Amino acid sequence: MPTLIDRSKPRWERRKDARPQELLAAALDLFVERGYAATRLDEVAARAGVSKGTLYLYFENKEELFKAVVRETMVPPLADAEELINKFGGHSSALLRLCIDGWWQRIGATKLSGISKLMMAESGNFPDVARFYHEEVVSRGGALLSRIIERGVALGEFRPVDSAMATRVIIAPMLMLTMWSHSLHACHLDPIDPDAFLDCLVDLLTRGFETQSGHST
Amino acid sequence: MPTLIDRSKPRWERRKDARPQELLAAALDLFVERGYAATRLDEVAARAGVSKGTLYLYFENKEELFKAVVRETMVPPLADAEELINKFGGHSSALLRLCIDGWWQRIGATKLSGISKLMMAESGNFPDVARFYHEEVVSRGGALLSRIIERGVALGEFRPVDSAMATRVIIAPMLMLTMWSHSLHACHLDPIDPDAFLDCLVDLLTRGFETQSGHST
DNA sequence: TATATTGCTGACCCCCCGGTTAGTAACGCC
DNA sequence: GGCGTTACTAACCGGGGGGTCAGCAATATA
Repeated sequence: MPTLIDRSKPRWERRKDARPQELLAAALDLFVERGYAATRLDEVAARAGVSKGTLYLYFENKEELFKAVVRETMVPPLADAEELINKFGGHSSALLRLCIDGWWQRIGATKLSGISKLMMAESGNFPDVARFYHEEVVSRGGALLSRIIERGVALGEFRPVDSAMATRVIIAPMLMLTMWSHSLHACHLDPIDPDAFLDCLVDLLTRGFETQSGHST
Repeated sequence: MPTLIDRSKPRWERRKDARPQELLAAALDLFVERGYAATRLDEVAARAGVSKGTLYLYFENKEELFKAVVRETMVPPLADAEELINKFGGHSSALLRLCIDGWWQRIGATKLSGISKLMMAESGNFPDVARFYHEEVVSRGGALLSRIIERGVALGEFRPVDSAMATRVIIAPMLMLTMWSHSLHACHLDPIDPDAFLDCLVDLLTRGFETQSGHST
């Protein structure tokens, strides 16, 4: 049977403005699935329905593609949280819960959490990418939490704690939760219930920070 | 300046029985430093002072080399812990502390913790290796902890808890600690004090498990 | 010193993948 | 329909790395 060519539709289309988003979406999927080093640009392009050459029309190289993914997906939630902190009027405990819940809904519970895992796993092998991620995400996220703690202390809602240390204490379980779902789950261990885990965490933090408690560090 | 060849010593030596250990040591270092995929067998051989061809005289391929590293380093501590549990006569809290401290001294505080990190990071890309590691390390380690919990419950020293769940609760912070030291530390965040962290963890667990406590899960 | 054995080397194969480019085909415009 | 512009493709390049092997040189033996 000879191959019949369907000439009713062009073999490909020119869609200059749609390509970047489609490529970024494909790249996010594959980076999360495979990690940074193991992601093949051929495959990213194929999943976006174009050839590898086209990918290079829109992104300089692999590193810039990854940076674009991070800027497009991880940074906006951080910006929103920063704005929230500036405008928020209530108790700092409520603000903390709002931010942690927001992180869970927009990052932790989505494929975006795979980016955190990827960075923890591969930052050592790609120092440039690591530096970018640290500046764009880690330090901003840390600063964000520190500001909440300091706000609480300043308003007399939190005990006076070392905000840098407290920030680490908050972040560790959140990261653990993402590692758990991405790696251990893949290891055939059924995961803990994330919602219960987060509830427990927030309760713990609230009690630990609130002024009336006499508990020390 | 012409290269002078020192004929007083042979260019290389035949050391059939020393090679495997030296290769395993070099492989462990590089797997921990770079991860599984990024470790080059050329480099492993070079660090062991031989050529790549020699490596293949002693190990079938990269995967078998990695398995040998795991068998040589991670499995013996597990076996020792299993023996300890069988012979131990005291309170289950003491046994738990003994095992966690032993893990910290023999794995957590050493480069071996890098193997855990490596598996969490790359198990998704190497299912065969992941299966091996799960059988040889994860499930054995889990069973070990479960046995301690169940022993405590059976002797009336621990409240009756779901040992599978409790096992996960114990392992999570331990893994987090290794991830923290291997990745976040590399990200230029100064690490928490691991000893303080572990003390805190063990205290928490002891109080949480002990019979007299009225606290629920 | 002569010979046999074998641990070891280094050059080689081949595929993979990031990145490049000459050329082609889709589309806007007339 | 014809023409120019340009988004897109397919073939290509070069380096890297897992794995192989013919041959060499270090030792054992005599």
